[in-house]
Amino acid sequence: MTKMAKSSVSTIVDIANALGVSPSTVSRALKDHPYISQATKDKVKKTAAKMGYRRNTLAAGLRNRHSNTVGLIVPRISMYFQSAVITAIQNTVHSMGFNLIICQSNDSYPLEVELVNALYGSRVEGLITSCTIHTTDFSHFNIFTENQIPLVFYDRVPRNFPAQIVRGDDFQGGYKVGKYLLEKGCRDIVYINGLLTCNLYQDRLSGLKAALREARITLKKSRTFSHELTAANAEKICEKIFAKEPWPDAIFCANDTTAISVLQTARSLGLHVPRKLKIVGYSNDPRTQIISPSITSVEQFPAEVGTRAARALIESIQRKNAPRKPAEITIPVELITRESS
Amino acid sequence: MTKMAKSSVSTIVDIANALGVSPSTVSRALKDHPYISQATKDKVKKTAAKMGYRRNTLAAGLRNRHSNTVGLIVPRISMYFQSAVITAIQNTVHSMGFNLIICQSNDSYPLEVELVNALYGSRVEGLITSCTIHTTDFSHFNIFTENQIPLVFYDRVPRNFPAQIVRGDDFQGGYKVGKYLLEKGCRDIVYINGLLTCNLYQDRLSGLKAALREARITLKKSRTFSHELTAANAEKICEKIFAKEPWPDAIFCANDTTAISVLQTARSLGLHVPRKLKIVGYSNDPRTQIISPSITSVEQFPAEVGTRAARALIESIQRKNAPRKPAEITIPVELITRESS
DNA sequence: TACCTTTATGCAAACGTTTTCCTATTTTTG
DNA sequence: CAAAAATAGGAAAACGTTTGCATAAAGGTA
Repeated sequence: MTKMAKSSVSTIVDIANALGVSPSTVSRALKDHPYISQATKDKVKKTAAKMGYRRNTLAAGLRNRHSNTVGLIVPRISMYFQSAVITAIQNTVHSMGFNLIICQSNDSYPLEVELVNALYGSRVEGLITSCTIHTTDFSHFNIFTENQIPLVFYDRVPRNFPAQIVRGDDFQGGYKVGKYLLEKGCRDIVYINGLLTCNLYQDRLSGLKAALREARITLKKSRTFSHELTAANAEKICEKIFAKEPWPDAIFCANDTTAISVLQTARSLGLHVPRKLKIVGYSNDPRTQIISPSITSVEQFPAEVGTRAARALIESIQRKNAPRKPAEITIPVELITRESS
Repeated sequence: MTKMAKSSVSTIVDIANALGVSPSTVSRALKDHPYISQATKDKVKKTAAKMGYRRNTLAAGLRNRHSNTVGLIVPRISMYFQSAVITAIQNTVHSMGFNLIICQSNDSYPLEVELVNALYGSRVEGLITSCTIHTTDFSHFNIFTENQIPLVFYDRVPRNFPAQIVRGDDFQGGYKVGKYLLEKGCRDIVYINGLLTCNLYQDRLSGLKAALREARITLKKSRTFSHELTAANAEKICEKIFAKEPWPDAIFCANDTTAISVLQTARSLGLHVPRKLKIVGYSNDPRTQIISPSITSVEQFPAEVGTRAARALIESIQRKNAPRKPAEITIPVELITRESS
C-alpha cells in the first residue's frame, strides 16, 4: 500500500519517489533538459500526467527569483478606453510568454498603493499602470524603480518619474478640437475638463488654449470647469452654464460620458445640436456613435496604446542589463467628426 | 563597511542580521506576535521600514501553502455585464481580505484552459469563472475540485459540475420578455439567440417558448437564430429576416449589442420602432438607454451577481472543512421597458 | 589498457518565510 | 525561598523547485 500524500497535490518529489529517480532528474526531464535521456523524459512525463502534477509556480518563482508574471493596475475596468487597452495588453503580454495579473484601483489612491505593494510582494517582473485621478504622489512606485523592475505608465501618467510612458497626444487632441470648432465658426466655447491633478487634462487644456490663441481668442475662466468627469457632475455644470445667457455655441468635454450627458441636457432644453450648440467628446466611446445625434470625439487608439505599453515593458524586462532610457511614447490622436458638430 | 546585498531587496534575514536577532523574531515581530516585546517590535518595524523591506509573498505562500489570493477568469472584460460583475467581485473579495487576479480568456477555449492551469500553479485559494462560449468540456477545472479548492461559476456556467453556481434567472428572463411581447399584441416574434453551447441561452429560449406556449403560439424554427452575438452577425440575420415578407412584429435579442444592431437596421429600412417592430435586448447595457428609441432590456443585476459569487467563494474558502454543498444561487431578473416596445 | 570525453543522473544547497519545538530569563505564588 | 508560570527569543526544519557540482557508466582514442 502506497503511502497516502497529505493532500492529493503531487510534487516533483512524489514523482521522483514513484519512479525511483531523483527530484533533479524529474525537474530536468519536465523541461526537456538536453542531458536527460529520451526514455527517462517519456517516463517522467507520463507519470507526471498520471499523477496530475502541476508545477508550483510559487516555489519555482522563489527559487528562480522571477515569476514570469507582470502586473497591471487600472483605475476602472469598465471604462471603454481602459478595457480596450487592457485587452491589447493582455494579448501582447501573453504572446510574449508572460502572465498578466490585472488589478483595479477603483480610482482610490490608498487602494492603488496597496495594489502596488501587493504586486511587488508577489514579485511581478514588471508593472503597467494607469493611475488614479487622485495620484499626485508617486512614491509608492519607488520600490519598483529602486529594484530596477521595469515600470510603464500609460494614459494617466506622472511627470518627471523615471519610468517609461505611453500616452495619447493630449495636447494635440485639445488643439485639434479647438481648431475644428473655430473652423466651424464657434467663438464662445466651454471646456468641461477633468481634474487637473491628472496632467493629461492639463495638456488637453493647453492644446485647446493654443488653438484659440492662434485665433486671438482667450478661454475665460468662467468657461472652463474642472471636476471628476461623471454624468452627475456634467448635469450640474450644465445647469450653471444655461442659468444665464449668453449661451455658449460649443461645449468640449474631456470625456464621452460627460459629452453624452451634455447632449441629453441640451435636448431637454430644446436646444438643437449641432445648430445651436456643438458638442465634442473625447475617447471615441462606442456610445458616441449610437446616440443621436452622434457625437464628435477624439480617437485615442487604445489598442495601439496597450500594445506599445506591453511591448515596452516586456522588452525592458528581457534586456534587463541595457541602459535604462525611460522613453516617452506618444500616440497621435484623431478627431472623428460626427453629427454633433 | 557593511556588506552589500546582491540586490537591494532586503529580506527578513537581512533585518535579523542588522539587528542581531533571529529571523524568527523578525517574522513574529512584523506580524505582532504576542510573545515579542513591544520594544523589539518597534525596533524591527523601524529598521524594516528603513531597509525598504517587503514581504515576499511567494515565499510566504510556499511556506503557508496558501496565497491569500483568488483568481477570476472572464471571457471579455469589455462587455458591460462582465465589467460590472468584475467590479463587484473585486470590491467584495478585497473587503474580505483577499487579493484578486483577473484574467481574460478572450472567449478562447485553449486560453481558458491555460489560465486555469496558470492560476492553479500560482496556488490561488479559489477561482471564479465565467466560461467561454465554446466551453462544453469542463474537465480542466477538475484540478480544482480534486484538490478541494473552492470554485464558483457565474453567468456562463456548466451543468452538472460539482461547483457553486451564481446566475441570473435566464428562464425567467426569456419568459418575462415573451409574456410582455404577447401582451403588447405581438404574434410573430423572432428570437436571435446566442450559441446553444452556452446553457444560459438554452434557458432563455425555454423561457420564451414557455410564455408563447401559454398563448398557444409556437416559435417556429425559421424564427429563431443561434449565433455568436456580434453586431456583424445581427446584420446578416436581419438581411435574412427582411428578405421576404411577412416581417415579424417583434425581435427579441439575447444581448444588447445585437438589439442595437437590429434597431439600426430597422431604422435604415424605414421601419418604425416600436410601431411596426418591437425590439427587446438583454443585459440592460447603458447603451440601451442612450440610443433612441431607447431599448427595452432585461436587467441582470451584475453587482448582485458579483457580490454573491465572491461571497460564496470566500466563505467556502474560510470554512474549508464544512460539507461541500455546491449550491446554485439564482438572481431574479427584471424587465426594463423602454421606447423600443 | 589507461586516459579522455560524452552522456545521464544524483546530491545538496538555495530561494525567503513561517512555525514547532526549545531554552533562558523574569515574575508570580504558596 | 523554591517551584510554577509567564514572557521573550532562538534553532532548525519545512514548503517545492532549480541548479552547480560531483559522479558514474559508456564509448572513443592512443
